[in-house]
This record gives sequence, structure tokens and C-alpha cells, in this order.
Amino acid sequence: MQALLWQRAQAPFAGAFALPGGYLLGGETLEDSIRRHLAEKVDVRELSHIEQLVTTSDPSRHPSEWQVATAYLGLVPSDLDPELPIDTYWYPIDELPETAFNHGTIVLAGRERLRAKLSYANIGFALAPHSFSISQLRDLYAVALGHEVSATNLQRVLLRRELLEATGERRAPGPSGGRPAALFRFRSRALEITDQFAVLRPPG
Amino acid sequence: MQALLWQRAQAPFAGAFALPGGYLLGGETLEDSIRRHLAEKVDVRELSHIEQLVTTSDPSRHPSEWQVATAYLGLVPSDLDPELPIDTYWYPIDELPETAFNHGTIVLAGRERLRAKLSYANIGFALAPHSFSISQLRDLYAVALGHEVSATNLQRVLLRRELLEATGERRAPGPSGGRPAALFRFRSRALEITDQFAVLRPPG
DNA sequence: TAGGTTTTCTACTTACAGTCGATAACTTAG
DNA sequence: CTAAGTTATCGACTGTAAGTAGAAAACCTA
Repeated sequence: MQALLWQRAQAPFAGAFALPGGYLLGGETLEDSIRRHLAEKVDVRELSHIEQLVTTSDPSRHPSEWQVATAYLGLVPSDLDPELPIDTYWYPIDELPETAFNHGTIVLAGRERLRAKLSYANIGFALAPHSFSISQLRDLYAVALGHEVSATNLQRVLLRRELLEATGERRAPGPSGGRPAALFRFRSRALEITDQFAVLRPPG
Repeated sequence: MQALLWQRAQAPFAGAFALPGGYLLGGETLEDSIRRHLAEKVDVRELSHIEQLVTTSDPSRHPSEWQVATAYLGLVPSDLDPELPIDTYWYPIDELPETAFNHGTIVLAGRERLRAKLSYANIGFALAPHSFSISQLRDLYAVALGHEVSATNLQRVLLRRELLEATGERRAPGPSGGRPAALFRFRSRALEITDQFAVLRPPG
């Protein structure tokens, strides 16, 4: 799991890494502003989901100014690999570099939000390609949740909730053979809350 | 379920009802600001829980100014009945009056947040008195969730999660008799997320 | 055709939510 | 004092979904 960070050239926090973002323009919506600043870093059309995360007002977050900042959680499909400008990188969030402001905390808050929503919403659509095998999806969930996930159980849980549907196609087997995997897609690509709640516990 | 509203005397939205709140002072934390404005309306020491709800930036929320506003959800125990200043009332949220800004939407968002947290957190501590019978708690949950709840099931679910503990005391029976109810309390009065998720479905 | 690999299916087990009726512990009325 | 009414509590049963494991399917290469 990776976060998009860029290295600040100027004070404050020169040299530290920061999430994309910036000041709000008058009359602008927060989400519009986020998309505008993000567009300077990456092709934002592929943003599969975005939601408000938290608004921080702690006076200590900025060394000289007093700021109020609203963080958003944005997700892109795992098969996306857009070109990035210089000084901008995808960082594995388990090994974050020194971050500016409170951005390290915000990244962790985003991960927690994602983990929770995997249990009670169809948020997986934002991480997965348009069509995928259950094994691919299992691996995505395992990375996002931080523990192993049973493919059998994952498939049953998501099918029972009618979040997944089979495309009818199969993926060509890999070089070492194996049964070709049936492909699935999410029925909806907009966030929907489930009335069930699968913890998808780690095995063992 | 009721929301604390006061009637605005001045434009914009003169005569309409609004949630307590106001402008942020420089260097002030959002939560500090909320508590400061709230203290003008009601004794705020009894606020058993407060959490950030949503930050709105829609330019249409205010007729003349462009504003960014952060809403908080605050809860008080059900047995609390503080004195209120003139023009300030508890309103049943099913029959809200005409509200200023987007405050009607915010109240509904707060209710949804509360309903969700009742299923996967110990948020009930913020609504219940310090000690209570299971029947009392059942009635609280029923009001908050909007449907009947089984006392037997509620007790078992909350005990299994170790959110409740018996005080050992019993409540005096009512005027019409009946077995005196054993009293319980929440083990913790700080928000804790459960790793289970009980939907507490309506019976039938 | 045999052996290896990956996916998929199916049956079994476990755990908890939801239901229902019996029992306990009080009241008041006669 | 006893019976009837009321409220709370307990315990057993049921249904459903999650978690597990092993067998079968469908491909590959040698």
C-alpha cells in the first residue's frame, strides 16, 4: 500500500515529504480544491474514489502560521501506474519518510478508514481493476487489511452481498499453467454501504 | 432523539433555527471553538462525547458570504435536562423546524453516524446514565436506531463484547411492581471500536 | 500421458445473532 | 397469607453466515 508524496523544496519542512494539496481559493469547494492541487501532481481522472477524511486545526501543525486543513482520502486502482513529475513518488506507507506537518498521521488515518470500509462497504471497487480474478482481489484485500485472507471466504462473502458479478470471461493461465481464473467485476462502482459486516479475519 | 437548536434573530436566516456554533478565533482549535460557542447555550461539562462530523464548503450554504464550516456531533446522557436560555430548545429531530444553512442535513448526518457507531462501538456510554437497567438501555437503543430492540439480545451482545458490567445493585421496582432490575454500567466511558459488528436487527 | 500449478467447488465446523417460553422477584388486591 | 399482575432475567433452541479443509477441475510442460 502506497501513498503519493512529494518532496518540499521550501520552508517550512524543506526536504520533508508531503501529501499533495494546497490553499483553498475563494468560492472553491474543498473537493474541487483537492482535485485542482492533485492535478498538478498526477493525472487525476483515474481517481476511483475520494472522500473527506478529517479536518485538523491543531495550532502546532505549522511552525509559523495558524492553519486549518482538511484531508481527503483518494484511491486509485492497483493496476494504475501514472507518470509522476520529478520529486513525486509512491511511498510504501509502512516505510514513510520524514513527513511535513501532520501528514504521517493523516496517512495512517486514511489506512484505518480504508480497512474499516472494506468490512462494511463495496470500497474494493476503487482498488481493483475493472475486471479481476478472485485471487487478485484476495491479494488486494490482504495488502489493504494487513493479513492473509481466504479466497473462498472472500468470494462467498462478496457474492452473497451481491457486490460482485462474474463477467463470464476467464483469464489466460500464467506461464506455469494452472486452471484459468474466472473474472469478476464489482456490480457498482459507487460507494455503497452493506448491511452486513464481514471482519474477514486472518486465518489461524 | 433531540437536537439542540436556537432561533436566529438576525440575517441571514432570521427566524430560522440553527445548531450552536460560530466563528473560529485565531489560534483556536476547532473543538475548543465548538465548546466555547456551545457553552453560551448550555452547560457543556456534561458533554459525554464529541467527534468531528463533516466539513462543508458548499458556496451555496450561505447567501452572501463564502464559508467553510466544520460540524461536530456532540452527545449528552439521556437523563440530563440542563436549563436552556431563551430561544434555545431541544427539538425532536423527526420534526425539525425550518433550519438555517445546511443544518437540517447535518443533523441527519449526525443521526446516521450515531446509528452506525451503536453497531460497532461502545458509543452507548455517551447516551446512557452512569448506571442503568437493560430495559432502559434497550429503550435508548430503540430510539436511536429507530426500531425495536430485543433486551435479551442486546444484553448478550454487549456483555459478550465486555462493554457492560453489572454494578451489583438493583433498581427499586416501579409503582406497578415487577422484578427489580439489575443495574449495569459501561466498562469504559471513552470511545472504543469493537472488532465485532452487531446489526441489532428489528424483530420479525 | 504423467506430474505440477492454480483455481474452484463442496461439505463440514464454529460462532453468534435472533427467538421464545419458563422462571424469578417484586407489586397490589382481596 | 395468597393469588393475580408486572417486569426482569435466564436458558434452550434455531437459523445464518463466517471460517476451514480437502477434493476436483482445468490448465501447463516435459
